[in-house]
Amino acid sequence: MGRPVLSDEEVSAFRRRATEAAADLFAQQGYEAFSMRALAKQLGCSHATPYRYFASKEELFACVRADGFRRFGEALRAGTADIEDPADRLRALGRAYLGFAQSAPAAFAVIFEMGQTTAFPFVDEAALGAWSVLYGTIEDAVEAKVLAGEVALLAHTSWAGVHGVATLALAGKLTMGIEAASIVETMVEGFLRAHAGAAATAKKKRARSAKTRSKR
Amino acid sequence: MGRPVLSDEEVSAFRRRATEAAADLFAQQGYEAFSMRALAKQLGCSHATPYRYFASKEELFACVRADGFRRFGEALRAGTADIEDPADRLRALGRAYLGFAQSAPAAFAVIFEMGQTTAFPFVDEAALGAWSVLYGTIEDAVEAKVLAGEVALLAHTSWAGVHGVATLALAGKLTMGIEAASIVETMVEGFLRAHAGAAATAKKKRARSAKTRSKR
DNA sequence: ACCGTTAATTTAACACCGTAAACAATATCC
DNA sequence: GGATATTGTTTACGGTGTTAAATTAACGGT
Repeated sequence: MGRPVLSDEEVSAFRRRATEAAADLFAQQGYEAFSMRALAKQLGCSHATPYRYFASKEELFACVRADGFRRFGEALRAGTADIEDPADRLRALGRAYLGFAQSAPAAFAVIFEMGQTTAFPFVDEAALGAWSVLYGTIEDAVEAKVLAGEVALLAHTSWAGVHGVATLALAGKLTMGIEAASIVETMVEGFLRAHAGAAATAKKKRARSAKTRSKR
Repeated sequence: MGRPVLSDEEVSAFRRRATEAAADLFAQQGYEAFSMRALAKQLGCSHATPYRYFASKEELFACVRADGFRRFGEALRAGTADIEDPADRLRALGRAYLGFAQSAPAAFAVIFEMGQTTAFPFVDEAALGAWSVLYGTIEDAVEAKVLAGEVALLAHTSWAGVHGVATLALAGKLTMGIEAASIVETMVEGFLRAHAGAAATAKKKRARSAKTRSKR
């Protein structure tokens, strides 16, 4: 009895539409300018309607972040698809990471906005999806002896490195005409060299001896 | 004739008092909760008074950031004072950088909040003061042949690296019980190894041959 | 001592915000 | 058709940043 309850599809459809519109508003007007009421206007509904679908602005925000993490993860996966050499995969991953931050700066900023504790598990879950790409790559590299060391530590280290470049670049803190891409390259190459495994050093030795041979 | 205009000292005194109070409020309540009116209450004046000394909340915010950068720079300088070995200085710098981020997370977050273009030159100027500490250290290291490479690129790379650790740690994104300090250590040591200069490799060789000697 | 003038501050007001509660509309079941 | 439950809108409240008007405070000249 009574008006029919919205189906799950209808609910999630609204939520999807709202999160996308919110993401757009974030991208255009920034975090400060964004408002629940502006979102309602964009959606063509009353300013109280979204509260039927989201508990608060914070929850909506969490959905936007989760969505961003999913897209981020996809971008990382897409950027490293069909690259089997672990070292090359890591290089591609660095480029994809920075590429996402630069081509979708608003999404990146929203995702990694610091200071606010999530309190929404599904955000962390979505973040894990992106994080696993890098972790898997490092894991493979260690297994293939391209890298040597503790996987978790190496993964965090490389992650933090490229993440730092992205955040500084987005914050406009890069000076002296240094390009973010150059930093990432320097960083990844340095990382590979510093933590090179047996396979990598062997490869290097082979290359060197070949060079020496050709010289003589 | 008429009431005397406030002296520069009086003006800057108010501004200083206001920025400090604002920083405190930021630290306690976070960016979202902070309000111009709360600041006025804290200062014991009407909520419109600050507008005689700051054009907008944004300008006040910029002052807080500039102040934070100055304190940040001081912390970096203090953390690396009287350390003459370039490699050790770099290690200490990494610790100081992370230490500041962890002991004053609000200040760090406010300082490096991304997304908002500064538009206030004095903020960038203050940032330069902090940045120059790291740049100088890298410069010295290259000059002492502890590191080899282009100074600007190396400086940006190491900066971005440790910065990434700090931001991820503050965002609570570190998983698997990995400590931020361990990442910084791994990162700095890797950096030193990857871009080691002639002096460093010579030192290493000496150490190795000494080891070999003692074994026999 | 009073006044005019000028600057500093407070008060009042505006437009906007997030959110909750009261309300109207609508579609189902008996 | 009437009762009812769920949707969306309207209304309302306390808060925000900011501006304009009103008020207060401090001086020089008379």
